[in-house]
Amino acid sequence: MVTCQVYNLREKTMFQKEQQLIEDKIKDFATANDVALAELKWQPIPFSGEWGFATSFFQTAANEAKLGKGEKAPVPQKAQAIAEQVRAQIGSVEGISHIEAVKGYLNVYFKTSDYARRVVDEVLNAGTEFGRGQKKSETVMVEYAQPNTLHSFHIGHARNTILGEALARLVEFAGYKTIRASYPGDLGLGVITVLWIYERFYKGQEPAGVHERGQWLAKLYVEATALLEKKEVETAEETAKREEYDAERREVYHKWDAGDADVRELWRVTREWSLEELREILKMLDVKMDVWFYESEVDEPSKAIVDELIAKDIATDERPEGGAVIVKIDEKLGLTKEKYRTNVILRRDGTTLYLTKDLALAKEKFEKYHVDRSIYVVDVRQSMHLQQAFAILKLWGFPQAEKCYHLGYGFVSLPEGAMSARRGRVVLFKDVADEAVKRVLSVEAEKSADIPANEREKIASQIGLGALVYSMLSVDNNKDIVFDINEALAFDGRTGPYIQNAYVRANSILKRADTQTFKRSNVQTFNYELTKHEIELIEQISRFPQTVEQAANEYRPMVMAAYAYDLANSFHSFYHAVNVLQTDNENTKNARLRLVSAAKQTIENALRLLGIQAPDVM
RNA sequence: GCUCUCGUAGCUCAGUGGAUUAGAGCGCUUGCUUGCGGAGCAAGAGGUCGCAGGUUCGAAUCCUGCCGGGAGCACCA
Repeated sequence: MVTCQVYNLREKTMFQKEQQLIEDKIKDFATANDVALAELKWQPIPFSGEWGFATSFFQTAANEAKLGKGEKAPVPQKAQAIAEQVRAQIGSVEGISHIEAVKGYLNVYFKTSDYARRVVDEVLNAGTEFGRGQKKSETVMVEYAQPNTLHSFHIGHARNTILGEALARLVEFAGYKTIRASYPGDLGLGVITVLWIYERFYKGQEPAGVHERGQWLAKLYVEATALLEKKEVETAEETAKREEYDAERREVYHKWDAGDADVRELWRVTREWSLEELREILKMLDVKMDVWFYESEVDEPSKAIVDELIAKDIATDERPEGGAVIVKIDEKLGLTKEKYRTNVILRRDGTTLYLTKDLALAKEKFEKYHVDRSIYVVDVRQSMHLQQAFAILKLWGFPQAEKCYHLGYGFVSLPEGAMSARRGRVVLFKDVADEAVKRVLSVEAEKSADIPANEREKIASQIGLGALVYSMLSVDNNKDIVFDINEALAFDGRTGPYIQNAYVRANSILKRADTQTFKRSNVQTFNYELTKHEIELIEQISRFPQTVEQAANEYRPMVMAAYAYDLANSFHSFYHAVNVLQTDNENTKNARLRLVSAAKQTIENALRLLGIQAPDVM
């Protein structure tokens, strides 16, 4: 496998020996001079225009000061003095170009040409695998895309799905076995409400297109809510009508519950209409689910769990007193301060709740899919609910409960307030995606006359969705988003298209170059004075593997989104300052072409992890 | 009442103990076309990092309190 050849550029291999050697020399120095040396932490050198590793002596100087040793001087000065002494002690080291003591830091510099060549070679050898983490033993499940059926997919669902998919890609690329799971809500009063109005007023009137039909169902829901909701002022006649409708709806619910064949069939068919639309949208976002869980499929199993929890004295059955089945979570955990509180796991009428079903779902994840770590990408407002679920799983005895993690993200609202499916106050993802394509096409009409008409639509979709996806991923998880279509579909500055454009430019250079020459060129490259733009670009490229690791470990796609921009930014600057194809020296030109190729590859890998396509032209 | 979360430039956001002047985008100002794609590049203006204490050699970053915004807290999902 390719993965085992990939290593972290920063931390390991090539310069590990040198680092160890210098570390030993520092320790020898400390012992010989009786210096209270603090732990050595190495980091890359910032602002230098060269590469290497550095460590500071602030903590050591502080230790010395506390012991009252040496001259009385501010810590930074003492640190600088120690750094200078250490530097004098070390002398020269094989493979290291020079060592400096600056502002309390010891800076150890690599030979520029060696380092540059190594980074570029590594990227070109690994290709699409560049940055992949070492294979891990844990299996991770990421659960996202949990819209309710018979509603339509809006931009809030889009944030959830985009975030979940990026996270899944990151975790997978970091080396974990990753399972993607969707959990549509296909049960409950909302679903029944649509069944009722469909049968009552609209049977057989559904439009043909997949999206049209999905959106039509959402409109029925709005209309039904208006018919069924008590108004502030209503006549006796209106009240009677409303109560009649509500009785009919209850009847539909009863029939569904009792397993009435007609109602079940209607439920099955309409549910499928919604799922068809969902699958279309996931396809647009290039999401391939591994597992589909449905609320309706965990409903029955969850009832058995209630009995088990009562038997184990985790749950309290208050039904004999006319109550529900509850779990006094804090009490059972022995907590004195209220934290998880008490919640209901079975209604007094014996029907299950959201929490009950999540318990059954978790059991399924653990036992059937052998999940070690379970990530729930769910709106932050459900934080309490999920903490309760995890706490009950722990009481129940699942060790995996410790590795359940709620990735709560801020909700998406509109300038006029929260979205509401009931009132139809939503911005549909499909509408935004269509608008995105429209806007890109109009830009292309003036800027990209050379692109054939039959390719434009596809590229427009890649760029339009790239803009939307990037706008969702470039803010951190916990931030709320007030959706503004002009911001979401901006093409200038810190946006998806900006990054895609860097990729297109790199591609354009490579297309024009005689690609055979640079691929055949020998490894004696970068033996010339690199410009600061080349140095900065190589620096950014080299950071990709550690960025993958950080973004995956912290469950933060934003980290990768920020990186992708910084990388593209470095490339744009390089592109402007260095004309690759007009480079006179053949060797330098080949080196630069290899660098362009490495940059293109790294941008491609970064965009891929974000779920954004990289078009060859735009 | 309890819990969570946020408060950094006009706006939207990064940075969450250690290095040059706290960064970026948008907006504003100014440059860049006989040069690999201008969806770009270069530069300028713009900041008491909510307030007050504390810990530390060192705090936007950690702790405490306060102020201000948002969210959640028993039979919805």
